[in-house]
Amino acid sequence: MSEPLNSPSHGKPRVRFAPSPTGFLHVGSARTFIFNWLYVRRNNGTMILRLDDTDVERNTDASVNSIFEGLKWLGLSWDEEYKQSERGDLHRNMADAIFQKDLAYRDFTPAHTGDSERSGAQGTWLFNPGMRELSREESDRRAAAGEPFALRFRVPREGGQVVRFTDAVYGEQMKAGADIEDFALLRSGGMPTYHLASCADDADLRISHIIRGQDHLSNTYKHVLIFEAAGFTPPQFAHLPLLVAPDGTKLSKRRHGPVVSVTTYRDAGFLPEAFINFLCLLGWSPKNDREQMSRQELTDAFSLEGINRANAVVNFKESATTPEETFDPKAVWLNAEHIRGLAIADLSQCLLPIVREAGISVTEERMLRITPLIRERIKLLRDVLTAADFFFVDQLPPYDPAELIPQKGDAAMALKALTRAKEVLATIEFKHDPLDQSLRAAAQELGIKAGQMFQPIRVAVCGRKNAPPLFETLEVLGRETTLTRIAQAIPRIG
RNA sequence: GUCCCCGUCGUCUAGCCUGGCCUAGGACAUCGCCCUUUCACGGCGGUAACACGGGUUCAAAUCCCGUCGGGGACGCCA
Repeated sequence: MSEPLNSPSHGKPRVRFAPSPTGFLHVGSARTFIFNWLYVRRNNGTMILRLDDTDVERNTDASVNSIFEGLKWLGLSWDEEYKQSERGDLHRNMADAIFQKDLAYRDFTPAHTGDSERSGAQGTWLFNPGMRELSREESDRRAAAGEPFALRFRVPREGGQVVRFTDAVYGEQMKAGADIEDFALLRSGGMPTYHLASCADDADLRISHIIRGQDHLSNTYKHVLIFEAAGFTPPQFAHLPLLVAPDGTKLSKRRHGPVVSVTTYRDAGFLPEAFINFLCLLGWSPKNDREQMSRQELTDAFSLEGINRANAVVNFKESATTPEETFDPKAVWLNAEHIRGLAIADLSQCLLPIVREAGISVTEERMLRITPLIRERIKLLRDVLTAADFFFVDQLPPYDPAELIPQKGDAAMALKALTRAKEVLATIEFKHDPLDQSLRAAAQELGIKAGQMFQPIRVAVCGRKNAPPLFETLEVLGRETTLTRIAQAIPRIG
């Protein structure tokens, strides 16, 4: 198991998404998954989901569920799945191999030495003094005596040694060993640390490309050291620019609230396709001015070369009151674009559960008729509730009767229009063309403009001025409801 | 503090590697006009950026140096 079996240049890529289940699925993590996914689907590789759950204290099942739930919503699949906590032996074996080569040493310094002591240090922070030089004999003796120790990597520092690697996004990277601390491989209880476990698994799973957030860029030197110490060729690295909040700092739930959780987008009515599209455009560009893209188009266009180096701002507003103002305007726009691109039947299917969960009973057939009237008018799926509200109620909620009065008109005109409309609509066929013709004719007879005829009717049946086109609306509403609402509106004028 | 990364319109970005086609392109947002029975969609147009300072060069957003600004990492967290 010590041959370098992961040669990036040959075969299909194997990539992994390795979240630590300590919270909900974060938009930054989702984006990382998506980039990995795109890369691997583009290159016919294997996507691996690995739960990096070595931090027993902070892991929760709820978090694991949140991750699954989020990925399921996004419709992103993976081919293999592992749990890091079940692979402890593998990790310890690697630690042992490194220790046997004397590339790691035991550190008997008690844990939690006190941060105060450490912070002001000038150079000694690199390792706990004395431990690195401990003779093997003494080290063995103390270990045999049962004294607890952590295992630390012996970072090569002599002769100005440097660690280097090539990042697919950030290019050639190098750092002096003198600037890398002797990081821990094993904790005093024998538990592997993240760095060790991660590298051991990446090697064992034959990961060819590690695509992850840029916050790991400086950790990569340590990882390269581990891979090499254990006799493996490091995989290819590609670090993604970070997603930051409008204040410029890394997105965090602590500071930025629910807008960093994927489920927030789902619940607000984002389409998975649109959300993925949005995330892809943060830190990556197809470089041809295309923006609205399907999953397939993204897959076809994706390449590591298109990834930027500068952090990208997710332009949300915490103080906003409505969902539309809360999210990045571009995300909302993209969502509206994707909604408009959906076939009526498909959009209708997306809308149905939202309407029903709101306690409204509506048939599939009726939803199918309502959908085309609101498709161009909603930006988030949940907008259906406000955009089509008047279709869903028997009794219209109260509205300002002044709305019934048309532009450049008065109460008398409104009354005239509605009264005449009631007569006309009592007999006319409820189809777009007849409706259009007869109502226009009626307006002419009354000597008013078509718009002055339509507005009172629109308000009477919709309860507000801004609504979908009138004739289509009436068609769906039907004669009975229309007449009832007009009859109710007439006495309110005045 | 140490190390690393980054810096084009308010935001996402193209252009930078392979200087001239850049009086810097697109998109969102915003403003205005048009279409129109309202809203929306759509169409047209406007405002708006190469962080700063030095070089190199006939020529720099593009190359070099410095400054400033922002971010990240420095845990027996991941």
